[in-house]
Amino acid sequence: MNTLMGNLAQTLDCGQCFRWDRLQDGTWEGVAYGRYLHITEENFSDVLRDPFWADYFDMGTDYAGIRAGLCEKDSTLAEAAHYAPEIHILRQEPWEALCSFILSQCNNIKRIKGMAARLCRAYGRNIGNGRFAFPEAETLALADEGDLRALGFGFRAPYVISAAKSVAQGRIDFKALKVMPLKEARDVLTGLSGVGPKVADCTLLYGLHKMDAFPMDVWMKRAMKVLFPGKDPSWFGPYAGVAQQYIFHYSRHHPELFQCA
DNA sequence: GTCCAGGTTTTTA
DNA sequence: TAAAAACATGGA
Repeated sequence: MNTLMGNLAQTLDCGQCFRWDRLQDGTWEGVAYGRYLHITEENFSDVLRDPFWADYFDMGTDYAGIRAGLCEKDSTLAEAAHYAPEIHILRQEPWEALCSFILSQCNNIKRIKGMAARLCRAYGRNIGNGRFAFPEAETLALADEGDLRALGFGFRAPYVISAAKSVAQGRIDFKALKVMPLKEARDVLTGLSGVGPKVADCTLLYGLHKMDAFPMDVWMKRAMKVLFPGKDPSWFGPYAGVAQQYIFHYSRHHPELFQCA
């Protein structure tokens, strides 16, 4: 489907975000930075003329160039990139990315989206028409663990509150993390309870747009073993994060590749 | 009922 | 150090 909406779907449906939904008519709606957006084939080009959304959808980055560079490295990587070539890495809110991926552990994407929706409804600012912003860290720092467990968060509840407190109190400073080298920033984030290397790398890639971050979840571990034996994330270079997203999306849609893994 | 889901922490050997 | 087990919940 080589349409604007088809291209957009690759970005919104590749597992990097949890606050966007495809409606029955194929249009998309979601909330970011407290702004609601409904995207249709008709309004899409206008949306991208809005500097705010153009930045959110990362329209200023040369993905064609990045993709070409990655495709030259390896034919398997080229095949993965070809499966969803129009994927962009969204510029999500750092706290939303950190919090969402804390929720993602030992969980599936559908349920993560439901949990994020309940969190926003319970603690986020009402932006009208039954829609809610992602809650501020300052708000969740004051939340009750039992209340979060009542939302179905399970063992993740204390992790969310603990991380929220660290952000609210400035012990985690996203502006500082943004300009740190990857490894250093990862070490800071993994100091949080409930944040290991995978959640840290998701935060760095999706929330702080560090393109060299390479989140290693179960799918990526399988993919590395089967599709890229002997290689490690640094082999993919400064845009490893984009490669990761191609491979993750491709792998999830080709589970038969890993039946013997 | 059993298994698994974009992990991490705690316990055990 | 490294491998299990525990951590909660809901859907298949």
